[in-house]
Amino acid sequence: MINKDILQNKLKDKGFKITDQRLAIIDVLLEHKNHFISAEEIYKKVSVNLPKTNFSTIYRNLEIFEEIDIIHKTTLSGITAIYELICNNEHHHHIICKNCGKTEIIDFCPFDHIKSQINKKSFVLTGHKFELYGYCNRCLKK
Amino acid sequence: MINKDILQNKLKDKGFKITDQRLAIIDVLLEHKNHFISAEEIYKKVSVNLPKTNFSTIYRNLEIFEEIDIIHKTTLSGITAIYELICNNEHHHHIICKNCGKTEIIDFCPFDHIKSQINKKSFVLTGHKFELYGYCNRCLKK
DNA sequence: ATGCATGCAAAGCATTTGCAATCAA
DNA sequence: TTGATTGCAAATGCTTTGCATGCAT
Repeated sequence: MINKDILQNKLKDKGFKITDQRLAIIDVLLEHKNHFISAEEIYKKVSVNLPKTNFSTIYRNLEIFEEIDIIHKTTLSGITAIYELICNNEHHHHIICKNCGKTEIIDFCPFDHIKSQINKKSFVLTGHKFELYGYCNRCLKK
Repeated sequence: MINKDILQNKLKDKGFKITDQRLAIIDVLLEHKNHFISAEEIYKKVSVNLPKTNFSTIYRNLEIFEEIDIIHKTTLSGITAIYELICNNEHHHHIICKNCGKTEIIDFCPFDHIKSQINKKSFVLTGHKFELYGYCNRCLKK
């Protein structure tokens, strides 16, 4: 089960320093486990305890966190990039409401089904994205 | 088989006017069937024959084309949005090289496999994205 | 003590918007 | 003719960068 110590060690192991800002960002990510969160939301939450924190610090660290596989970044049309903690053994994909952004988790992974077919092709695979778009019940009622 | 007339009619049917710029964009999209292309690439290609064309015209029309299902827009981290013509009966997904952007088509669609499972959930599905990331042989050799 | 990390301010870049002129129907 | 479409220029908004200061190790 993922926790603060594991993530902190991941940083140390890769030679990054442990700073208040990084710990605060990790806290926010842990709070939002299994949910997408934008850089701005992280910025606001971190700012509650560390008011001087700058947006560039958030972005710089999110970039590092992505590099060392702490988080996964997703970009969608017309929406700010969103991030989520990578939880080992908790691999999953999403259904995303195009109107309100509500997400549900789907544990089916198409990658398992396709892996063998792809290996014939001249690509080394490092990642994949499977996202379903639509509207949730609440948005349909409006 | 998709062609210029079909797309032109699609515009007319939805009440949009046929302009030189729109036809030029359609030409470019047809030339790039089954390949992603960015707004800038479209802009440059359209500008060859219509030098006065403005970037905003490209963006405005790509937005319209997306609305009426002529193209599909894809957004990836750190890369400009990319577009491709929607070819009926030629539904497919991609493998994308994270280094050079080279794409290969995969005709496997995970959606077919998952559809029945999702309907239980409180979502109306309107679209999906399945993308594999990795490196192509040429980029690995470097 | 050393150099990585941060805050700050400014820049960058893709994309969007307001408005007047132009053009398709 | 008339409203949709375009070109132009300026604005927007997210994200990145340079640089001096501060802090973890």
